[in-house]
Amino acid sequence: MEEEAAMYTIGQISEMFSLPVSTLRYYDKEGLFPDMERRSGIRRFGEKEIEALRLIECLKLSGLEIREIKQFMQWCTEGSATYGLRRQMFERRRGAVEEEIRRLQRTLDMLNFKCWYYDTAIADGSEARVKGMLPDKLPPEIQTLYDRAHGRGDADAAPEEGSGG
Amino acid sequence: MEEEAAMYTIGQISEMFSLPVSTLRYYDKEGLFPDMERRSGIRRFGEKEIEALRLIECLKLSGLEIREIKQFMQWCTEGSATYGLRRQMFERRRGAVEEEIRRLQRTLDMLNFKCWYYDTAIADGSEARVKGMLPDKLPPEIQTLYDRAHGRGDADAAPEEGSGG
DNA sequence: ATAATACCTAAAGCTGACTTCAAGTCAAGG
DNA sequence: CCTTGACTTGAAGTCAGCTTTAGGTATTAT
Repeated sequence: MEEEAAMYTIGQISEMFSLPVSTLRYYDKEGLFPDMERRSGIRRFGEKEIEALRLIECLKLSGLEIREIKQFMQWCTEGSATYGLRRQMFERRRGAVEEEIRRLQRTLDMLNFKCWYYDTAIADGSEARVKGMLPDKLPPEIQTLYDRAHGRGDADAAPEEGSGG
Repeated sequence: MEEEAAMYTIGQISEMFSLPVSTLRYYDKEGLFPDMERRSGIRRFGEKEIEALRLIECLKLSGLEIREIKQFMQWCTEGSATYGLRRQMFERRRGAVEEEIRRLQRTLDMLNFKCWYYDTAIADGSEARVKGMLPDKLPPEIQTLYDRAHGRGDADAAPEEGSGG
């Protein structure tokens, strides 16, 4: 007997994913749902498209462009011959996301430093004192944030050109 | 005696930050370097502009738009009256970046799951077996990744609508 | 049958962040 | 003086990722 799979209209999916209907149609037009079912012209979203949308969200966050996501979806229709390509793609995305997280953690160091900076300036009523602590007379914990945010936090830093002038 | 501050041309700064000259001019036009010095029409970048560029990089990464960065740079020219606004801005950015890191970590869960999925599919020569393990018969470690990537990893998850259907 | 509502398409429009272009100015060397 | 190379400007062009518009079709309720 044939399983009757749950199918949804574009409006239902729009609600489900909090995405505008126009965006879903745009994704479809860009080939992100290869051979999606239709009934008298109307799109029918099934489990396959729902999982595709979860993946699209993830791949977009990972920094992939629509046209590359389309490429991936294409590979998915080509069976076992493209397993290697697909894995490679996910590995590269993983690398990119790990890199991005590191960048964001350095960004966070900068932001935490700036929060401390303005807390101090507000307490003093002026930036004068805290400015005077730059670049290397900050409280230890803050100095660490500052150094990391300014690219001096890594162990294997590149040798700098003569700092003595 | 007057300190002679080191000054740089747009070309030197372009090298220093690996940014196209056109981008630096664009930033200037957008007001990201308020009252930058000039000598017979030619921009002179100093310590102030260099620190601004480090901050621009950080704020852009944090998701801020050029016009909001301009706003911040404007506040910086307005003295102690805007300390509060500036701190608030950094606090909000910190929140946004923390949120983004959490999102990226879930993205990483998805990517790690997918890498495992295709490793397995490649080893088997087919997706059949691994597909059969979905959605809740995966190896424990992988199940955790899968659940987190599909929004079922958090402790205080929202109560779902009747899952027994 | 008709009205309301949700669906459809193709094409044009929008936004942000640059980038390129055309035309001109400035500083240093021969 | 004249060239060379780096600087200047304003305006137009580009790109990704949607969003909007205009005109039409399908489904459901009355």
